[in-house]
Amino acid sequence: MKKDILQALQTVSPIQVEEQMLERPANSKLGDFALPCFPFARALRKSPVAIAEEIAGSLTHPSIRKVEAVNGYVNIFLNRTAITDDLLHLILDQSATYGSSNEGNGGVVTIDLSSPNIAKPFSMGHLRSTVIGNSIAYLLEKTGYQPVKINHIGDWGTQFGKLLTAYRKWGNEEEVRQAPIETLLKLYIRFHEEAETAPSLNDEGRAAFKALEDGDSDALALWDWFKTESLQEFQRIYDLLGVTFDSYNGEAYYNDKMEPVVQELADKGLLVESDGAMVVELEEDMPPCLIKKSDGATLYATRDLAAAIDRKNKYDFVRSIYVVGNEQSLHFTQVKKVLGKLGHEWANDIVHVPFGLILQGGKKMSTRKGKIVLLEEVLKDAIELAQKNIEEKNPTLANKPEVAKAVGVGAILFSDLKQHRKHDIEFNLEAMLQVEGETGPYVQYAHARANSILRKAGAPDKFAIDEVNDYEWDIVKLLSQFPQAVKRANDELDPSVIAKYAVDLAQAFNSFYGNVQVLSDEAHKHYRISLIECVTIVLKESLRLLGIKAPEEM
RNA sequence: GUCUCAGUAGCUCAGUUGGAUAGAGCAACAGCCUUCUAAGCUGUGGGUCGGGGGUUCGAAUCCCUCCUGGGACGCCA
Repeated sequence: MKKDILQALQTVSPIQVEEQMLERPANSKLGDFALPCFPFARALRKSPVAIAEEIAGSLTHPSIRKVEAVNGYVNIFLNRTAITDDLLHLILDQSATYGSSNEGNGGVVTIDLSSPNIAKPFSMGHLRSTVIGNSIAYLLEKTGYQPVKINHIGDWGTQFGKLLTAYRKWGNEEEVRQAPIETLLKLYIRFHEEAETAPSLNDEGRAAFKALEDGDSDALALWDWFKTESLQEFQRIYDLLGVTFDSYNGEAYYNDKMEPVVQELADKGLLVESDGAMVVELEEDMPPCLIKKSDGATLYATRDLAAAIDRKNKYDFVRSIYVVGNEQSLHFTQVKKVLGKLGHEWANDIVHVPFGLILQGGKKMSTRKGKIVLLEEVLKDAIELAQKNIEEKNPTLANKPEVAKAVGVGAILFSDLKQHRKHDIEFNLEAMLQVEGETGPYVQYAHARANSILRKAGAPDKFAIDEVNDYEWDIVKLLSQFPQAVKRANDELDPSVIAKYAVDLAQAFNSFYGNVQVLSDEAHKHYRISLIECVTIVLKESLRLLGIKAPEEM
C-alpha cells in the first residue's frame, strides 16, 4: 500500500520522491504516511510549507481518505475500510505463509550455533548462541533459504589435555559416572587453581592434548567417555528448548581434515615460523593467525579453517554464518583473511554474527573460576513459576505441564531474544522470570486470549467492514508491517526485530481487547472475528520464528 | 597502548537507517473484574539522549574529539 501512495505522489509532485522519504509519523494523529517537503525547498525555490500545500491539494488516490498540509509536511490519511478488507483477506488466505518470501531462492546457509564445550556445563552464555542461531534458521527458512544447523561441539583442544591431566591426578571413575559434568567441572576448576602456583601443570596439559591428537588410545578412550556423557546432558536441555541440529560435527571431527589445509598453506608460502610456532602473517595492525603450536599441536583457528573448507565442499553454501560471542571477532576476521589468502573467494560469504556477553557483576562469567549460571536451573525455575501461575489463574486448564513448559521456556527465550544481539546482558534471574510487560508470556497471553474469543465465536462467517476504529486500525497497520519486520530481521540477522514486533502487536491487541466488546456487538462481530484470527496467525508465526510455542490456552 | 562494541527516564531497553512535542516495559502512584482469561486495560509523574565541537532547513541518529564501561589483542576456545 506504500507503493500505491508513492506512485500517486510521483504523479503530482514537482520533484522525484524516493520511497525512503515517505515516512510513518510517530504520532498516528498526524496521519498514516507523511512526506516532509524540506528537501525540495532549495531546488524549487519555494518554502516547504507552500510545496506541501501544493502537493496536498492535488494528491488523490482510491486508498487515500484525506490529505493535510501541516508545517511543511504532507500528511496522508488512508481509507481504512478498503485497506483493512484487502489485508484481512490476504492474511486469511496465506495463513502461516504470510510474510514469507523467496529471497533466498533455495540457497544453503550453514549456521554454526550453540557449540557447548563438552565436560563443561551448559551455561547461560551458550543459551544466546543457541536461541539466536535457532531463530536465525527459522528466519532464513521463511525468506527462502535452506538453513543447515551445525552444532560445532567443543570437543577438542588444549583444554582437553588439561582435563585429562586433572582426571588422572585427582579423579575417580565412580564419581564421574554418578555426576559426569559436575565432577568434570570440579576437576577443571581445580586444575586452574593449582596451576596458579604450579605452572608446570599447564605444560602437562598441553602434552596430554598433543598425545590425544597423536592418537594415544588411553587418552582417546577417556575423551570418548567424557564426550558421550556430556552429549547426553546437553540433549536434555535441547529437548527442553525445542532445538534440533542437522549436524553435531564438533571440532574433533576435523581432526583428519587439518593436515591438508596446513600443507596447502605451506605450499603457497603463507606459513611462516615465529617463535617456534607456525603462523600466517596478516595485515599491518592485525596479529598473525596461529596455525600450529611449537609442539606441533593444532589450534582453534586450524580447526575452523578446516571446518570452513569442509562445509563449503559439503554444502556449497551461499553464506556461512557463525553465531558466536563478540569476544571472538578477531578470530573470525583472521580466519576469513587466511581463507582469502588461500584464494577462496567465498571467504566473503562467511559472516560472524556476534552477540553480547552475559555479565555477572559487570564482568564476564568464567568457567575456569566456576563463575557460571546453569541454564538448566534457570529453565526449571521458570517452568515452576509458570506452573504456579497456572494453578492460581487457570486451574482447570488441560495439559498443564505442557503449557507450563511452553510458557516457562518462552519467558527465558524471549528475555534473551528481545535484546539487540550485540548488547551485553547483565544476568538477572528476576527479570528473566518476569511474566508482565514486554515478555514472552505477555505475547503468549495475548495469543491465548485471542484464541479464546475465536473458540466462543464459533465458525467464521463472511464479513463486511463499515468502519475501522482506532484500536482496530492500530492492529491492521501492525499486521501489514509483518513482512517488513521479517525482512529486516533477516537482513540484520537479528531476531530482536521480531520480538519487538510481537510485543507491539500483542500490546495493540490487548488494548483492543480491553476496550472493545466483540461477541456482544452483532453488527461488527464477523469482521472483528476475522481481524482477531489474523492476529492469532501473525502472533503465532512471530513466536514460531523465535522458537517459542504459542499455546491456545494458558 | 592498539583494535572493537557500547553509553537514551531510578532500573531494563526501543527509536522505522537524518524529520514534527525522544517512546515502551519494570518500579511508584491512582482507577478498572455480575461482560470475550486481570499473565490484562486506563491514567499520572519521571529526560543536559555520556561531554564538547562540526555538517544540515532539521541530529539520539552522520563526522571529529574527549570521558566512562565491556571485550579482544601468539602458542585457550
